[in-house]
Amino acid sequence: MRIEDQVAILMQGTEYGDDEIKKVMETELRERLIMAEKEHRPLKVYCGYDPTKADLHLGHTVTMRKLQQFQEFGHEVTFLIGDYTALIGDPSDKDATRPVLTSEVIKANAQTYAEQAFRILDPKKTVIRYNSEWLSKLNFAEIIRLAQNFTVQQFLSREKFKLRWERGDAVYVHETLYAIMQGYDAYSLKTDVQVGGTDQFFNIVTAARKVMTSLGALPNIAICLGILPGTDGTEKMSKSLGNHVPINTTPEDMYGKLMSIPDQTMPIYFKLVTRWSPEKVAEMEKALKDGSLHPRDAKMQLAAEVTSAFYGDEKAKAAQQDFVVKFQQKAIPDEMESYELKGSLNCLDVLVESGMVKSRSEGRNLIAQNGVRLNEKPISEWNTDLEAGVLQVGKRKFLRLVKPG
RNA sequence: GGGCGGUUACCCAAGUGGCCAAAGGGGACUGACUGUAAAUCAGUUGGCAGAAGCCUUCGGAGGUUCGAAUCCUUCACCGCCCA
Repeated sequence: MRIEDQVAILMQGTEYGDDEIKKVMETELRERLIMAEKEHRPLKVYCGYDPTKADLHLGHTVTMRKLQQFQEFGHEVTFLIGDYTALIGDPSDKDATRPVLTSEVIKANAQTYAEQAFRILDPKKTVIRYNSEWLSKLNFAEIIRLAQNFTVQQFLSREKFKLRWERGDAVYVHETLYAIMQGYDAYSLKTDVQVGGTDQFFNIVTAARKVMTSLGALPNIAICLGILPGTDGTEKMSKSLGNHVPINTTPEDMYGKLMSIPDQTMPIYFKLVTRWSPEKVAEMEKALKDGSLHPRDAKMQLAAEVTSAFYGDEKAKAAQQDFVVKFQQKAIPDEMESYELKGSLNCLDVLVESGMVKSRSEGRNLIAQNGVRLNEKPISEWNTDLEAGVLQVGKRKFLRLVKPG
């Protein structure tokens, strides 16, 4: 592929908070690609991952998608597991000090992390490294020499540290070492390009480039990707906020969760989590803007694309079909839990017994609000006797009622 | 070590002796509308009963009082200020 086209694809979804820096990075990337081509070598690209969690969600895959693009262009990708840095915890995205993990937990997490990553990355083309390989070998004098490249002010001007400083919260000395360690990673891997989120800007640009230059290496180029918002469209995707799209789930669930993102959030998803080309993305955005494409249909394309990327076309199609039937045609799903009608339990009893509601009061409220239906007909009295059929509670809870047999 | 302030339901937050199961906001849930989007409107959001009523809850324990989220004692945790 032509270098110019590669640049366009590789820069897609990047954010530097400043157009000037973006231009500089783009230029450097172009030059580095040209240089590599002349030298008949691939670019060395890496992204580091903190093995502090085991369950990945879509947000984690943004950088992997980018690495995969590099792989496609024949570059050499290293999936770096920050087992040594996890001893510190990256302070970048936190305004509080992180807990330190035990090495057993880190190892276990690293394992599942890599497994999930290979749904996107080509395992044959991916090198997995652990940064304890080189970081554990540094001696104190070497660390001091690395630290000499930085001033305390540089760290204090970082927003997260600054905030904590101003509030009088603790900023530990070891936390400043995180960026230096990451810089040493880049140096050790002889990296051409480092991929990360915008929250990694300081670590990649300020720290890594400085460390590399000071050690006589060519500084790496930063590919800083935008942060993926969660299904609420505003907050950064995270499990604790409950706005995440997990990777380990069903195609139907993934498709459905993607359909629930706000319209305005679609463009950033186009750029960060699809395999679409910059042209395709531009086309979609334009069509949405001039109204020639219904937002719902755009979202269906998006959901199908992302689901397909993880589960393949066939399962994505099935998930879409399922979605259309269940939600657009409001049909009753095929599969649901069964509940055996026994004795003289009335509607409210069944709701509570089956666990469809947490308390009798909640059940009463739902019934009063027409939120409980038997075979699509709302039940108006809590003491109604139920017959066999499908009981629907609210929008998406179903229970198949069967006669005792 | 000293002084002051705080701890209320999922979250934020009002309430400073009875009218408090506890304002308001957010979130969540239900219904209408719809594209499982947004916006909007209406309702629900401790439990039991559903008419009234009863029970449990306002950091923990104890006390004062006919009556406490509210007053007192004590313990725990958090914050601010002075050493």
